[in-house]
Amino acid sequence: MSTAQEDLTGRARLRDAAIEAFAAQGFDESLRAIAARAEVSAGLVRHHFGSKEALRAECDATVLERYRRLKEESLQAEPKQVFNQLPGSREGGVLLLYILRSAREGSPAGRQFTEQLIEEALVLLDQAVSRGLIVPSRDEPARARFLILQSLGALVLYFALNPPQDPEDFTTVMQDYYAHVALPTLELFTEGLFADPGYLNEYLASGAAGIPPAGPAGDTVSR
Amino acid sequence: MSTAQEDLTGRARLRDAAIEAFAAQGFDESLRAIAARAEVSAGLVRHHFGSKEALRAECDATVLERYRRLKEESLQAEPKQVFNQLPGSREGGVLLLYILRSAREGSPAGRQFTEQLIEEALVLLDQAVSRGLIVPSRDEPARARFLILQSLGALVLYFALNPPQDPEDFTTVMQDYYAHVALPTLELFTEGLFADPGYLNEYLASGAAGIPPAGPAGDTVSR
DNA sequence: TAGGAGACTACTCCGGTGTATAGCCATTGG
DNA sequence: CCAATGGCTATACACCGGAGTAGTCTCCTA
Repeated sequence: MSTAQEDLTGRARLRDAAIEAFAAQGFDESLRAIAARAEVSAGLVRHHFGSKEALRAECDATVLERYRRLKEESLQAEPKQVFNQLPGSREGGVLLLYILRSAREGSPAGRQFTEQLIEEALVLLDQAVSRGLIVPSRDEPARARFLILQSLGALVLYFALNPPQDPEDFTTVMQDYYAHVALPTLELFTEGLFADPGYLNEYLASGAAGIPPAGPAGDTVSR
Repeated sequence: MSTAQEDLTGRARLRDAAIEAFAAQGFDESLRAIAARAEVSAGLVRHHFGSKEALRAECDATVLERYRRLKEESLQAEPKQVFNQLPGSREGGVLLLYILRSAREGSPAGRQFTEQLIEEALVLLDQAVSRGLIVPSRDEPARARFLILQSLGALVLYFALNPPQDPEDFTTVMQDYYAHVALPTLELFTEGLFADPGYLNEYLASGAAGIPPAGPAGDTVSR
């Protein structure tokens, strides 16, 4: 990772400090606090970035790009596995926290990230279906969207309700999370929930299924 | 609802205005903005509540209590159905928004609300299992926790990513949400996802299932 | 009818925030 | 050697937030 060499230019140090501060403390962290974390003066933010908003934008882009890189490095790309090993390194943990916070705030970065996850999930699901590992759906894109919304949402909520007291040990929270959801997830995915297909058949018979929800199909989460 | 009579005492008007303001604009809404919404002076907040924090606490309690009342009024108490009809009235919509925001922030109110939902879900699931409607789980409390975390988390995330442009039409967003998730939910619940039980069996054989996650069992979401 | 309590407002105060300006200092290129 | 560019700091500014103070008005009561 890039923090290996410790003496970066002030601009890079500010950017990295901002990412860490945003991840640990939220996006309301003050410029002065960020500058202090980077051990530079507050005015330098303006000098290099012009405004806090611009700094935030650069952080967003950097995080997204680093996440992409980390994901490609670990070649097995199933989202859950990525998330699972993401917080293994310190950088990965910061990235994860930053991303979850972005999603939680509904920022453009969060939206973009979610969209990306959904696309990847759709590809993976299609592959798994064609290999016979996963049962087909009547609406594959809707299922991909749904599954990401559920799993990402659960993670976001879990982190909101159980914030790591020490902003460093996201790893612990992450492990707790998986320890909690592993069994129910596997049960639900292999055995379902309903004992009989009545509800689904009712819904299908009602005709609501034929109507694609609304809006131009394919965007992140409707709207 | 209590806003039926329009001339309430300043205290009550402030409380209700704060609830609406928090729901629509977030908990960072300023005291002055809240006072303006209630058409009173800002100082009155201090006079009646002492501090913004205390006002917030009273709003939390009021919302929780009103939600409870609304839920009991509509006797069919399955969580999803409650959520579905909650935004039917204006008050219900405000309440829902307030609650989702609380959960998203991880505030005590959000935590309490989530906990409450999990307990209710556990009861309902147990009933449904004993009536043969739902397949049993190897760990019912974990499943209840998991299902609420997933569904509530998805809703929170959906609202974060698709905020209603007009803070009033949560109804539209809500309908969009259900239109999107209805089919995938029913499919997943009746047909599952995995074509064969290999993953689950692997997990069970690994022995991880026997170890209840961690910490004193039964709290909201671990920890 | 006088007194007092409480609802309510206008105004002040203080701290924190993002933004802006002016200048220092080192490195560099002519 | 010297000027100029750019990284960087110190300081100031304008603004807005919650909190605090003093005083007015109104209504109830003794």
